[in-house]
Amino acid sequence: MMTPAPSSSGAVAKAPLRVALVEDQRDTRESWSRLISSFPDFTCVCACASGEEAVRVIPGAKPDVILMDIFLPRMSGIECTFRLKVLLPHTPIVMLTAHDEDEMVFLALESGANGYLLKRTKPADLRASLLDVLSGGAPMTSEIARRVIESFRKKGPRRDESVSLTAREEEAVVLLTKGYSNKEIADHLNLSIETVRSHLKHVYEKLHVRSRAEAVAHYMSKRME
Amino acid sequence: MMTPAPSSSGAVAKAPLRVALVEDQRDTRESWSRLISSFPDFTCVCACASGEEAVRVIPGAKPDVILMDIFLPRMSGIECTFRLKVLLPHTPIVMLTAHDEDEMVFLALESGANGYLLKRTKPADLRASLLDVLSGGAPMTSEIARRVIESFRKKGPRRDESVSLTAREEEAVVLLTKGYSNKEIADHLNLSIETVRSHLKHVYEKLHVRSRAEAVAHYMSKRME
DNA sequence: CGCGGGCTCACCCGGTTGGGGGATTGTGGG
DNA sequence: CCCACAATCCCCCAACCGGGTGAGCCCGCG
Repeated sequence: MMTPAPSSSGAVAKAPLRVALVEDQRDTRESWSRLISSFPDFTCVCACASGEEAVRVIPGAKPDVILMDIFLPRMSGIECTFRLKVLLPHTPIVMLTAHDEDEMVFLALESGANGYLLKRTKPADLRASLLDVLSGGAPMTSEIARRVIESFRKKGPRRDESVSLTAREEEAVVLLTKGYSNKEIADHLNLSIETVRSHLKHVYEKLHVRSRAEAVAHYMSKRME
Repeated sequence: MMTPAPSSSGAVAKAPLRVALVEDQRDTRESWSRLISSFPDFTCVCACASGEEAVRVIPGAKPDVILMDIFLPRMSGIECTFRLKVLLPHTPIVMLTAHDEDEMVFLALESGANGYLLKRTKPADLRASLLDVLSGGAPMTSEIARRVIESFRKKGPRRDESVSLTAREEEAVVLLTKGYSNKEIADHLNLSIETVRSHLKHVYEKLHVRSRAEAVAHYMSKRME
């Protein structure tokens, strides 16, 4: 599992594998760069200090794989990943992060990252992960794999007690999802604000939420599967 | 990566880890059962020939982990996984499959499987995977990891050129779509409430909205088309 | 005919939110 | 070297929101 197949095509040993690095902190950048080049079959062809620089120079460097710090000033690693994926759709990008900060993981994966590692990854593991991603794998920590897998469980919650809203409640929610305030909803439905509030209170109860934003999120995510 | 941490809590060596097996073909079932019990610290406490039997006897066997063949007659491994997850929510289930084709992978993950391995997995890797899943990981083959990761890319094909949120702003919005309050967002991102408010004010400006509900609606509708 | 449920409205209250001001630090571009 | 701007934090204040409680009206169903 995740043990990268020992490079199925044996003819790769010729040229070293070209790695590009994006990391804003100089010390870290240089030490990673040195580490990568210290692997016998790897070379760090490019070490960028910002997302802007990365988008500018990495396409010309034609790396085989890109290591990307997730937290960059201005253009985030997420945004940078997305832009690089447009320019180099077939070049795998592995995200690096200090902590596996929750939401970032999924944003990164959605932006096209092929792997997700912690900065404290041991050199041998880093090398294995680079080989893994180059052979079409998706290196990630156990913890992140678990969370990724867990996100699927939530995605398939059929057998839910399909909540049935009444006509008025549904109308109110639909207007909620348009961002209307209680007063605006009241006007649109020719109701008193208090009536709208009453309907929404019932909606909150039925959907098990406590705010309009949560209700909107809940309702919209159910309307799309 | 996927290399299961060597059992962080050292005190586990006492009792052998209890494995339950669900596999309809007798030869395969018996050989897997023998294989598992041959590991020094594992014992196969239960080998079921069908999903029905599994649902009936596995809860009583109280295994630490369940190995589930995905293709079973009548009740599929998917259905069986779902039912067992109801009865034993905290017992990890690892799916086994001959080929990693089709949608079965995703159905299995949605039904609550914690890992997904090929039957041709080498004994040492199987053992490592069992330890991985027991320590909270999610063992899977490189190929499956790649497909799982890829499924995320398709999920997020947004990008409205016109509006570009900064990294922090984007994080804040993502948490908004989970229905979090300013205070909860602040806690999750380790920021002051005032900072969150500041970020959100900028988001509102950029998205031309005036409330969190409207921002959620705007943001979510952009990422579904 | 009574009873529940949907729809309509009202009031109170404490907490949250949005919009308006700032201030400070650090960064990169010009 | 200066400016712009992201990011962090602070204060004020009016408005809004959510939760609780209650109360009429009308309809269908037993």
